[in-house]
Amino acid sequence: MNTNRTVVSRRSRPAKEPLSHELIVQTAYRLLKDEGMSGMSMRKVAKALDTGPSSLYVYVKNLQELSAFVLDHGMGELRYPDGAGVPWQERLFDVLTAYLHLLFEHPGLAELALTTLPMGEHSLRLTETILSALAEGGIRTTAAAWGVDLILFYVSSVAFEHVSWKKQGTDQLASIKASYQSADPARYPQITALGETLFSGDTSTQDRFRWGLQVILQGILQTQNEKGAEHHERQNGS
Amino acid sequence: MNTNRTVVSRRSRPAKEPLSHELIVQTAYRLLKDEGMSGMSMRKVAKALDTGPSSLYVYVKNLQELSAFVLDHGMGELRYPDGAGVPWQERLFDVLTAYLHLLFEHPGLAELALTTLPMGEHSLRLTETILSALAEGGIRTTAAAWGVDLILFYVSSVAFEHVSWKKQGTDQLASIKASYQSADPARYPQITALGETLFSGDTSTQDRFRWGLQVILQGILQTQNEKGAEHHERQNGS
DNA sequence: TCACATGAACGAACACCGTTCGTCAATCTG
DNA sequence: CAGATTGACGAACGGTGTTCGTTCATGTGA
Repeated sequence: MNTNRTVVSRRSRPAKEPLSHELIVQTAYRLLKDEGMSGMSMRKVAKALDTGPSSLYVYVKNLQELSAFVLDHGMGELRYPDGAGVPWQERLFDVLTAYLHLLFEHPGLAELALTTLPMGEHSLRLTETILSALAEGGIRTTAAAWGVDLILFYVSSVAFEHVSWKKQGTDQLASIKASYQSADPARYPQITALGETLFSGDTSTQDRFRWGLQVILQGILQTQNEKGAEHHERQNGS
Repeated sequence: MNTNRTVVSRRSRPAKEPLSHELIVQTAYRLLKDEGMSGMSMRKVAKALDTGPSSLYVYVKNLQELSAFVLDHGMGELRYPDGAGVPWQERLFDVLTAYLHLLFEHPGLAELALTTLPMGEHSLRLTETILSALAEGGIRTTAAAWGVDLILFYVSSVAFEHVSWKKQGTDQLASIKASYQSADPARYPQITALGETLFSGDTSTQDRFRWGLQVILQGILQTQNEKGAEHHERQNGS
């Protein structure tokens, strides 16, 4: 029963597709969506493809690289809003909101986005879209390059914080909250004064996201102008 | 040889301190510093303390909680610059630069900072320091609460990106670079136009860090004023 | 003084993980 | 038709976090 084991296996699953880069990435993405980040292990992907883990290493260098491809694959699900006739800031906000929602829908993707730089054309498209909006706003060269990085990191971090709070669900979070709220008012007056406000992030995610984006965009515009005027950025009082 | 095993063990290591929360955190932090994030596993910490992994669970709920304590412990090494007579923006920049350098020195800490919210008094102190600088700049309430979050996340992300690029050293990075630089100019004109500029982050870390901070601060000030105007309650003392 | 209760310490095990190695079999090449 | 190539894969290595049941030293009450 061992000599023709492979043949039997093939016979029992004749429709089994041959392994490929695409198939592996798709399967990994499905697992990531269904079971979160811990569902996307080499072994589980292999099992889902009815093979052993070592088979994957022909098409993918390691887990990190697979993650990069999966992240990009996920970005392929992003539906770009119609930006015709929309001012650049609004357009940027719309596409980033769509991206944020995508990360919200698939928490595993949010975790990935924070620690992995995607590999593939879909991430290129998102970058290009952001850059072109920035360019329309007069933001170019270094400011644009650093800006797109800052913006993408911002979206990822908001998404990650969101799903992270959901996941460890009032577990760790409660004790951290407690330690902030029972802080010695003498030593930590500012923290004490803020009180609940420090944790208002989860309740008003929408407002907060918009605020952060506004901050970054306004900041880039402002800082860019300063740089154009003079090179030393330290501003003395008078 | 089994009946008095413990006694013998105690005799051979008479100076062995009893386990405690503090001792565990200190040991974990030392391992994190010496061997990076993968050096701080429950098993390795236990081995360093000459015990088994299960012993740690008396003082620490799980690895995530230990990480939160270790991160805070590391923040205790932050040396706060003397801020007397220094304008608030400069003061903020100085303390955040010190924090960034701390994260640079201990790459494991940077990895932790991105995915873990610290538990302990040292993180309280840093938050308080930032909040008080912001307050001096007229940034309060919601803007301050969201701002401190944004700022800390920014520092962590810069540090993480820095150590992350160092670690996977031109491995994945090279192919990502290549895919950006060989992007179809017709479809991705902005990316093509930027060229090398997109990857200028690692060479000019200092400038970039300062730029990002400037962006965030200017952005908060600007955005706050807008909101203040809407709500008819301007309170900036200019 | 002595029995008991408490809880820290711990060994072993469970169910995983990423990755490597050697081998088999099918396909393509000459 | 022989040989080289290469996808596929089983097995194993050396880890991982966490749980469970037990031992044993210590402090407490009788």
